[in-house]
Amino acid sequence: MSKRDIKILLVDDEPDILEIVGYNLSTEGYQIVTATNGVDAVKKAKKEKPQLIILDVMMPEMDGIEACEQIRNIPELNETIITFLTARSEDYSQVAGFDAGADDYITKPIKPKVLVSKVKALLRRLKEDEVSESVVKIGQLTIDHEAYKVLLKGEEIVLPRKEFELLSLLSSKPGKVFKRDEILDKVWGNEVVVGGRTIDVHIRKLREKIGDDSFKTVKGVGYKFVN
Amino acid sequence: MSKRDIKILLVDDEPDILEIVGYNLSTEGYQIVTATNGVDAVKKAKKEKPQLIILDVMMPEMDGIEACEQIRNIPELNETIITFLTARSEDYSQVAGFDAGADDYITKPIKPKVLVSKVKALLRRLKEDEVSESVVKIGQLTIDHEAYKVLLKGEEIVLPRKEFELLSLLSSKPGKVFKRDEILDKVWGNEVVVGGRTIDVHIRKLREKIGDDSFKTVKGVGYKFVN
DNA sequence: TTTTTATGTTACCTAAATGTTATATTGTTG
DNA sequence: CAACAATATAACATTTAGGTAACATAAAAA
Repeated sequence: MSKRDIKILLVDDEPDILEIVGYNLSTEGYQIVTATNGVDAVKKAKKEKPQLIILDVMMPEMDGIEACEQIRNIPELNETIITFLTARSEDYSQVAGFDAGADDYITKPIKPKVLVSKVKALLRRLKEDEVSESVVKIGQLTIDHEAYKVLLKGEEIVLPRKEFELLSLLSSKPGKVFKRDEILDKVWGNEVVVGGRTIDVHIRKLREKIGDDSFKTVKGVGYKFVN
Repeated sequence: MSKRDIKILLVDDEPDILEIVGYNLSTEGYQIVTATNGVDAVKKAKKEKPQLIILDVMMPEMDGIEACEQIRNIPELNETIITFLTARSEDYSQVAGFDAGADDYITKPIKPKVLVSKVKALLRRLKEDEVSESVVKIGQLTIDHEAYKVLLKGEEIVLPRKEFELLSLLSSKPGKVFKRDEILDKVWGNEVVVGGRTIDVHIRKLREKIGDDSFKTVKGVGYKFVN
């Protein structure tokens, strides 16, 4: 899962906070959804299914704690990480927060850099659960996602990042044809616009290193990895 | 060890519980074995050698506590994690349970999300034990994570704290690429914000002292410790 | 077949990532 | 509170991944 597939729900009654936090996180490439009160938060959480919810404790309508409890009772959201926003003084809320099912808390005043790195750390946890299988073998190829390393017939091949990611994508479903759009989306990301020959060039490099026959072109569609 | 290789023995006399818990854990990718009483539990534990046993306290034939004690007396199973299932009221069983050799307990009513994350946490502990030898030898290097000491070709090298921690982190999983974010998080802590060249400088110092080839840069990703 | 379109190939350029050194800042210890 | 070590930063150098242009070729359509 890439950053741009990650949705973060931001809940605070102060528009300023929403703005500044939202801005910082969206420049990092995350999708941001906002809500200004607990009721709205629960509704948006249900609808948007964010991977992470940043929840202010003090809010009108329904406070963060209660919102958290309600969200925790939505089965589809049991993978969602919830973190509280709390003024440093009101530390009781930390305790209450954890009871309500929160995973972490962030204290105000918010320092953008701290916030961003905390968010990254939390989401990394999510990712680690996901990628349980880090070494994949396909025929004579061994792809070690943890070591960013590829073995071909036992010999190590070093691949630059994009090449590795491309190989990783294609080999994740051997035989499946990945459309050019799909490749661009998953390897380069939606926001990035690259020229029309970029994929080809990378495919070529992989063919050079791994072998021509492993990568099949499906004209008008895309590429597939074959065994 | 991948999730699929992990076997969990589920023991409860109520089929409903077995069903719901079993379902939730098997969708997570674990192998599930069940038993409906203590006698059967001990038998199955011996045969299947599960990594984790979830054991109801109240059961016919032989209660959970006794089953736990018997299982704890099986030498091959001393690595096995045992956790109790207990109604919130009967908290005496927690104490008795720990006496009997349990590692944790889960209270009824069971919330699938809580259960799953608890199970993950318990198994993570197992995994960490697997990896975290406190003295790691890699080639001519010996790193004693507990004594804070490094030997290179038998000679002791003194490393300042950050350098040691960085080395310690990288060498905890030789071959694994640690992302810059991850390094910052684990060595500096995600509250601290340091400049963009800090990691590099520390890596450089380690390279000076330990040898260039031990630390490999994976551009765009991070660093790894290799042999 | 001719034409069109998609892909292959090569060499080259540049921005981003990392390396390096010197210097500033912080912390510790006697 | 010196004096020293540890750590961070700043400024500059170096490297290389990765993108692009320009042209070649092959497959599909007409």
